[in-house]
Amino acid sequence: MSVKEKKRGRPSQSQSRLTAELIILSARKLMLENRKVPSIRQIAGVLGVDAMAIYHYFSNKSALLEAVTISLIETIYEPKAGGKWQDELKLLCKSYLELLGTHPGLLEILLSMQSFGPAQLFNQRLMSVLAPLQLPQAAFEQARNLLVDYIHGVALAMQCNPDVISSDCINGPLCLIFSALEDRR
Amino acid sequence: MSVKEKKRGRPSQSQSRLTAELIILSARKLMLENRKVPSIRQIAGVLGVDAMAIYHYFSNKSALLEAVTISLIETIYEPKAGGKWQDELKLLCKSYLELLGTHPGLLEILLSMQSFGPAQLFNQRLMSVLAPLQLPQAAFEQARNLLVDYIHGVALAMQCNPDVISSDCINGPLCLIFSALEDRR
DNA sequence: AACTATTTTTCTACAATGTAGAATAATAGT
DNA sequence: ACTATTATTCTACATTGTAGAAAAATAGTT
Repeated sequence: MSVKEKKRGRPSQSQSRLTAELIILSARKLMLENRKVPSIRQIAGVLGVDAMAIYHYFSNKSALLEAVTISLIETIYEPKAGGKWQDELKLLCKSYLELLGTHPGLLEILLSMQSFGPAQLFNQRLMSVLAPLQLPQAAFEQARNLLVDYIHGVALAMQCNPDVISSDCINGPLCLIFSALEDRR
Repeated sequence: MSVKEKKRGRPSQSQSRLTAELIILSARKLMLENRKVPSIRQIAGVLGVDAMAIYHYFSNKSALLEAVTISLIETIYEPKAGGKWQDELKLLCKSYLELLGTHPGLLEILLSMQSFGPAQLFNQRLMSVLAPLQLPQAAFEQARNLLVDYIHGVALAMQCNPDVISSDCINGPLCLIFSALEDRR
């Protein structure tokens, strides 16, 4: 049962090279499968390397998780220009919610990040969806804050109670927001 | 510098007795001061006992934190019967939000609890506030879900970015909800 | 070709955490 | 006086993030 200890030091180039992208992908996969933020050792495990190898590509765990977050947030729904704003908004929100709900821990990382990049992405897509409504700036911001924080709240509830809450639970409250939005138009 | 190692075994009754309530209070204090969920060893430290002594009163850390949560949640604002519903609602929400915002980790514990007791408490107070509106059941539930999850979202943002977000940030979105509520009356 | 510097990796080690299990001492019950 | 129960400390273990050093392959320089 020799577990084949790896040789120390830089491997010869024949071996499949470790990259930041590979690490991010493994972390994403583990996060989704295990429904929690993976440990560095777990990530290293599936990559077949020592845990400390990860630290050559990321200065610490937090940096790795931020990269994972950026990678994940780019997968949310990209609104189409043609559709009804209500439909597009619902699709966008559900996609965001499902991403957060299926990746427990992601939300906390996202909210703790200094870089506003990832948070901005949802904001931009929301703006493009709500553009046809031509809301005044203040009304848009109110609605955005309400929407974003509401979704975050639901996502947190989903990850604390997996299998109990479905992403459909936002339908009702979303309608409430819709009607409030139409009033302010 | 004798650090005065404690004698092993049950202490004689003269010593100030450890109780579940004392443990809960110490945990609350640490949670508030350090802005995070304390470790068992920290709690035991301020109580001057060994970490394992805690386990005589709580079967595990989770049970202790649930007790802390129940204790904390009872401190939220109790609505007065006389006031305007908008004012009372705002006070209730802010009180809840500030509790969650100043006790990072509390929200996750609350949402993970099987016992619905603590979550119900806010629900009840909300019902008493909104009673004068005589909303249909479905509309009340929509509004409650929106409100609760929105507050949770804001609370999470507050604990991830301490000192950046104030509890006043809910004013705008709250007004949005108010107007939606009045429409459904 | 020979040296040196750099890059990429593993190894060892440490502190912090939750908590199981055993030892121990005070008290309560008989 | 003996036994059982209760309240406590002690020791130990697995898991975590990660610092620091050693090692091996590669790249750069003369």
